[in-house]
Amino acid sequence: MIAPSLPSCADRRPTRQRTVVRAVFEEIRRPLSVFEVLEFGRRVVPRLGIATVYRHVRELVGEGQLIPVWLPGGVVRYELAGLARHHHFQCVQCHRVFDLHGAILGVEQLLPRQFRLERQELILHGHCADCVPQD
Amino acid sequence: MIAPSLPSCADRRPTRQRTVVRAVFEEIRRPLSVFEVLEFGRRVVPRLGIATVYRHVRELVGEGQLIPVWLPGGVVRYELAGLARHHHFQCVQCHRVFDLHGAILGVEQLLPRQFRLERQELILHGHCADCVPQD
DNA sequence: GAGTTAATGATAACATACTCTCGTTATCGC
DNA sequence: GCGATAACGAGAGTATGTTATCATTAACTC
Repeated sequence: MIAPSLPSCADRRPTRQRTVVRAVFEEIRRPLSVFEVLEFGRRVVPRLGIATVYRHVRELVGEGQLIPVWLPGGVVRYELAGLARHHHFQCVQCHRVFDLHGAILGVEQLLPRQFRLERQELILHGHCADCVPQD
Repeated sequence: MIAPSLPSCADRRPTRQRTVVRAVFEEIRRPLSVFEVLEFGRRVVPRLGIATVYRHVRELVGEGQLIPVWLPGGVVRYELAGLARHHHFQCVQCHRVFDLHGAILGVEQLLPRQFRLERQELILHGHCADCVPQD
């Protein structure tokens, strides 16, 4: 028996739902929770179900197209894989999470003797441009 | 009716359990989950119950003696209030969390225009001294 | 187009962390 | 000590986020 020629994307049918879930991340370009994906996705597919969003997000993570982003005290969010190394900002008012680009200094000096650094994660909190109080 | 004179510590009886929960934080000196507190506490009070730990941790947080520490992807931990500003290191192997002392530079530069920074949080991941692979 | 079958989505089930209940135990004031 | 009552702790209950079920819908093959 010869293997079937090029199983296209693991034999998945390219449904509107699957396309929309991926498109939401492409368009919004910040880490999104499953409920945020549902909310944006329903603007295109109004009857989109939460189970379908969970299903596709799980698959996209499994395929390495999405990366989970855990922020303190909140639900898991997801963002497109392959972005340059970056940090995150969470608004204390609207709770949206934004990407921050750039590097910080002095991290190595914090490390106790014998400890080995493998990953660093900086999370800033405050008011985003939409929520910052006006004077 | 005259108010009772000086309700000592909100009329709470100083039981062994309450004493032990606080003492664990004093002794271990790193952020602890409720289960870690239970584990250490049972070395002193073997029949210590999880409900009692939750109860006292909740009260100590309410009194401002403990501060919750949320690290990505994990359970809530708690640490003594009043420590100098610091960051955290989590071991990818034993999952223990340690305090890091010192400051980092360049955080302000990451912030997009109009965003207002109110709190920063740096979490380092890697192997702690006990878990780092030997050559 | 018609039949086949994967995908959907409403809802039930599950997992986990946490809180409540209530009979028992320990501490208090006297 | 002794009675009153706060605290304990085993286990039930709750809340929330995620997965499984299954009848229905939609995409594919021919």
